[in-house]
Amino acid sequence: MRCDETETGLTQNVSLDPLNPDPAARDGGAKRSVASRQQILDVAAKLFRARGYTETSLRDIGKRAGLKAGSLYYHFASKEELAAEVLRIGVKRVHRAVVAAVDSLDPTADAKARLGAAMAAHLETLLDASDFTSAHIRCFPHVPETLRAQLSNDRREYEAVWRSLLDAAATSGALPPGMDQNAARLFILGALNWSLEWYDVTHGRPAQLARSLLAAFTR
Amino acid sequence: MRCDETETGLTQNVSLDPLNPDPAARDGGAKRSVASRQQILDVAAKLFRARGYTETSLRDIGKRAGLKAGSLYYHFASKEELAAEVLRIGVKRVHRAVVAAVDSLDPTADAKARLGAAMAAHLETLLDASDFTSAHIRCFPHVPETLRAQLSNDRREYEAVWRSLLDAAATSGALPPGMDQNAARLFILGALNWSLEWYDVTHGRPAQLARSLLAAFTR
DNA sequence: TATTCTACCTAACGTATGTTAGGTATTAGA
DNA sequence: TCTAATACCTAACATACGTTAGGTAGAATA
Repeated sequence: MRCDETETGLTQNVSLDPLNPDPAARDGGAKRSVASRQQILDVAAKLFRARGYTETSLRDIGKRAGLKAGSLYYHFASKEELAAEVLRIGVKRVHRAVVAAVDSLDPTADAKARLGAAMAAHLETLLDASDFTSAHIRCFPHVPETLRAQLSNDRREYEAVWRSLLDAAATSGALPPGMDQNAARLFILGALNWSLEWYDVTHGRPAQLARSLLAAFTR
Repeated sequence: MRCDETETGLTQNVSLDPLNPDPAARDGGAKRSVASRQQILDVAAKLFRARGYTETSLRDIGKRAGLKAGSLYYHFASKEELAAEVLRIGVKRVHRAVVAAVDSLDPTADAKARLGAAMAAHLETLLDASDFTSAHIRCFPHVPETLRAQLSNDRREYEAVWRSLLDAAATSGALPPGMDQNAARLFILGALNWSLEWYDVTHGRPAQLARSLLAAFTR
């Protein structure tokens, strides 16, 4: 199982145009502004996760990042492009976490174990590890359509991981009777993603919840 | 299983104050404005469902309802109160649909059958029957906190239905091994509610999808 | 017929938003 | 040391929003 792409895209995406005004894309990211840019991304992810896309203003983000709203335009061309970066990082991160979790299993692990590892990694990333991933899950439906279109490739690639996992589970007869892999995938990811609406520490650790969900969708 | 309350609250909520300027609450709703008010609610539910709360302006709602934005204030005190009515209707409607579906079963029906009927009714209401319910599900996390507090009672009452269904399922040993009823309830409703993000007619009818989910969560 | 009420409309207010133009202190390089 | 680029800031612009004050045609009432 593979997930080669880097999160920021800097290494494979060095500017082909020497006049490109994007400071972070010019010299591999050695400039001071990279820290500021990262701070902006972190703050934006946190606020997008907590409040939503439309409910978060650039002034909010700027204030928490120690900048004025207008200064954000030194690092990003628009609110939409800032959100694009946040949401893109979010899907890359959960993608890589899930692939890593599955790949770290014993090579003899069966389809059920692999599915369980994927569930746990997705939930862990969503709830604990990454504001970027939770921001993606929460904000995607509310973001401008042009941005959604931009993200569709990354989302499809992540979706392919789940298609493969559920294909294997179906082939090995591990899914509940009468449940096709499409429905299983949509319901599993729905059950996991919706946890953003209710999860708190009283519900136990994500890994434990994932085990419980695995019990439902495999036999 | 009971669900006594009416959707609009008009019958139990006749104005106690004769000076109350709300035209619909004065004489049981026989005025012409009731149709207009209902039209506003219908349009608002549709737009809240399709775009979200913050992304829907009063001018949008007014335009589609054949009114100017300011005229909405003849019927509702604020955008928040309009949303309150829409979301309140939404939860009442799915509550009643689920209770009706469960009650319409043969009295000898077991816990699994009752749970399946509830799933089907919830999904059918969410996806097909009511823009109010889907508006509630989509908008609740983005609505002002005061409004969320207002709705918490209705939501708890609906939640109680599911608690009862899952308590019966757990008692009869129908849940997957190692899955407590709390997790089951949260995951089931999550899987169902998230379908708003992906459902279209190519996925078959809601009742069929509900059967498939029931297969996962019961044995 | 005169009056009052209903169900709107017009027009504006204040605020918040994303965004931009132009300026500036600090740093890096020649 | 002079120059130029960096990483911001200030101030404003245009637009959109929820909301309100005041007006008005038509229906209902007396």
